[in-house]
Amino acid sequence: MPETAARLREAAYALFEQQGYAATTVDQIAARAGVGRSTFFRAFGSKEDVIFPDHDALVARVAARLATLGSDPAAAPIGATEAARIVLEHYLAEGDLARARYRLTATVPTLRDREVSSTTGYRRLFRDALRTWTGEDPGDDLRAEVIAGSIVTAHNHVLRRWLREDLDDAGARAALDRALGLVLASVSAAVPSGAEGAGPGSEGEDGTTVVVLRSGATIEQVLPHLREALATDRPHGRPSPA
Amino acid sequence: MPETAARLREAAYALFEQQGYAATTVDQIAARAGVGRSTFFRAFGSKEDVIFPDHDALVARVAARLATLGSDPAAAPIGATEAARIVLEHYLAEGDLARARYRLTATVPTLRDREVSSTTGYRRLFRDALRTWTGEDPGDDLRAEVIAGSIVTAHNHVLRRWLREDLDDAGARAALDRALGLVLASVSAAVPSGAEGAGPGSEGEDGTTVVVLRSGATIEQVLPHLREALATDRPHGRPSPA
DNA sequence: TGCAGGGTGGTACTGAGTACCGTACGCTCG
DNA sequence: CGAGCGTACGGTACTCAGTACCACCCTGCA
Repeated sequence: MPETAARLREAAYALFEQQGYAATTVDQIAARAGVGRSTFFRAFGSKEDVIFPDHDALVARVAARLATLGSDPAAAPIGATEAARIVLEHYLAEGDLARARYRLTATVPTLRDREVSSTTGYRRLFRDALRTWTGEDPGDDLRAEVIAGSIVTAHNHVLRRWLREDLDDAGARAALDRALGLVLASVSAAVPSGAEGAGPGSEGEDGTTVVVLRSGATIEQVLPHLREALATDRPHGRPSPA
Repeated sequence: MPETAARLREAAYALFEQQGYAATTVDQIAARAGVGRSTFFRAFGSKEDVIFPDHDALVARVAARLATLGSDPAAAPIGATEAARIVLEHYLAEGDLARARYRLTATVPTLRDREVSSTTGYRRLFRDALRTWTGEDPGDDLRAEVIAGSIVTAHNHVLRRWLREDLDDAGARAALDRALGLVLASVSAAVPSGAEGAGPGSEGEDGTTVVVLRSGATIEQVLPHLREALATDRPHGRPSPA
């Protein structure tokens, strides 16, 4: 946020692209930014942090969104989708900066590890938020973990395509909706199926969840498709055990 | 493999448990093992590597198993399950050593990151192997990626419970079979359904996607919620509360 | 004028990781 | 048996990230 941190970040990216990450020393970054070495480490805790600056703030925003899920089962998929979109929109807003970072993380193993490990934070976030949805106990919440992982995977899949410029902004938004729809639909087949025996705390008679991923259509446009979907009993129903 | 590497590993674990990871220097490890500092770095490339030694060999074994999948769709789930079991059995064979490592990785962030990033390797392995199963193109293989991630998640879920001694060896094997069955069953629902076009749910020309997650309710029960959802203009545009 | 606090630069230190060199041990070949 | 030879080891010296500490401004305020 301070102007000196911005200069440092700019200098760092320039040098990284020019000489590579490993070949660039903190001294060089500081010198190019016209500040002392101490100032660099005060602004960013480490050489890596200059590449992943506002990550914590983003995590906090996602957590805040997920915290509003409450215990309404129907709200979970919608909330999860919106939470994932927060992350996507963040990268879209970054634009070229995000793509420059991607070029680095795709090359340098250290940075790739750092980025990968950050996704674990999101996985945990979604898992804990979905726990109330799946109604599992902490410590044995496999389904919540799988769903959370799938959401993160779907998001990252779309994000990666955008970073590689396979997708433009609008295409990425559409792809995210579509990907999350696919994931949440396939995964929902497992949630109601009472593999556990008696379901933990009955979920109520109406377990149906309908997710509208992108509104803009009128209800008349949607209704026929919806009616068709509801008509078939268990459209994605339990297939034969593989 | 060499006897000196074993002494180094032993010394390292002893010191880590006693003083903590960060407080232990490579010099101390080498001294305790009765060798020079150079020898340590020759045996293990870094201080972290002494904790994750035969990781590469394990990855190779999993890759070898997955390579035999061929193009038979029925063989994929079986092969994937067996591949996952290879990893579990490896940890089971390690016994206390694996649990000691877990105690470290659970505590030290650096090591946790390292372990997490290693799971990405497995994700890629399974994804590539499953690509032939799902019949997707590289670069847009979302389903293969999701399934691969779910397999890894399921495995790690069971493994973690074993590491925490929630499960004994037999219990872990049974739990892995059960967890993978759950994951593969739910995921297989998505693979055959809707090859590429509409996917589950329905999609209008305007990009609106409606996903019916759990059917069983009548359309009358769903309609009010749906109408409400469609009424709000662009529900994901900007989540209201920060 | 005095003073309190935050941002800054400088110095010194620890420790991981690398490069290099000399050497001792074990081997084979003459 | 000794001469060569490759390999593993120990030691030294260096770079660089990261930490701790201190001295210095500059600004605002009493």
